[in-house]
Amino acid sequence: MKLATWNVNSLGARLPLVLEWMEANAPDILCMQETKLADDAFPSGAFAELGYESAHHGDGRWNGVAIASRVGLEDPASGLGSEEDVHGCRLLAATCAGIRVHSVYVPNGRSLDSEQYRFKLDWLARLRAYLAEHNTPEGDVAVCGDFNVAPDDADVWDPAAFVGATHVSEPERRALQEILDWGLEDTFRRFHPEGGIFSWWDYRAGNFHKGMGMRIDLVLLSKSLAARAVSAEIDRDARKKSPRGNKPSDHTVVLVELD
DNA sequence: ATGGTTGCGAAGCAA
Repeated sequence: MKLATWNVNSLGARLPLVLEWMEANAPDILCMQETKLADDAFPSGAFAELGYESAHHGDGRWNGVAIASRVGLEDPASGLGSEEDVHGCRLLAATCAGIRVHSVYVPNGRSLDSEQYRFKLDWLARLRAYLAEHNTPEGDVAVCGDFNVAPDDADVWDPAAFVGATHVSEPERRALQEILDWGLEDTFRRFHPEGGIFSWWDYRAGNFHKGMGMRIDLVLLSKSLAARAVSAEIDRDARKKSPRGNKPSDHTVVLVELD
């Protein structure tokens, strides 16, 4: 069972690359973020042609989350509640092969003195409360997506360059840790404790080719699922222009394989 | 080096 997450940075712009990647890599479940689509523009037919059921939560230009699954997709539920809807569509859950899968797009935060930063911290706290309300840590729970938080300095190309910036601040990392403490594991970390492997690189200034990235896209698994994990990888190739010439997102794919 | 790029949508914002 292959479970993947990918911030696609506009599914409208990225659909050819996403389909190309799915055909080549055959994930069983793919969580997507930043689709930037309204629900009525979501290309469910294109996923169906590849054998995937899908669900989407989006209202247009910003944000938007989706799940595609070829192992079933039941009981979709979107949003954290009415307050979240004011700030866009950032959470979609569905049950796939008995796993409660969550596709999440955590607010960026912009800067430490921004109102958006406070919103980011609040949103992470509400995500933890949502997980506790709707799930038990003894169940098969996966929380996948763009967390916009690098869990550790080893997940940042140059920690010194991020002093005073978002994604690495102590309150953000604490808010992420509180989600983990509910009963989830950052599975990639277990397989790659050394760090220095990234999931996002700024489009600008050739950062990708210079290795200037961060690991902010995570697959968090409950204990029962973590015990089934046999590998966790980041597909760096999907951050490059594809063999068919499709342009990449600024994020790439995180892929976990379960027994 | 305070730059640089992409997406949306048609100027400027968000990332």
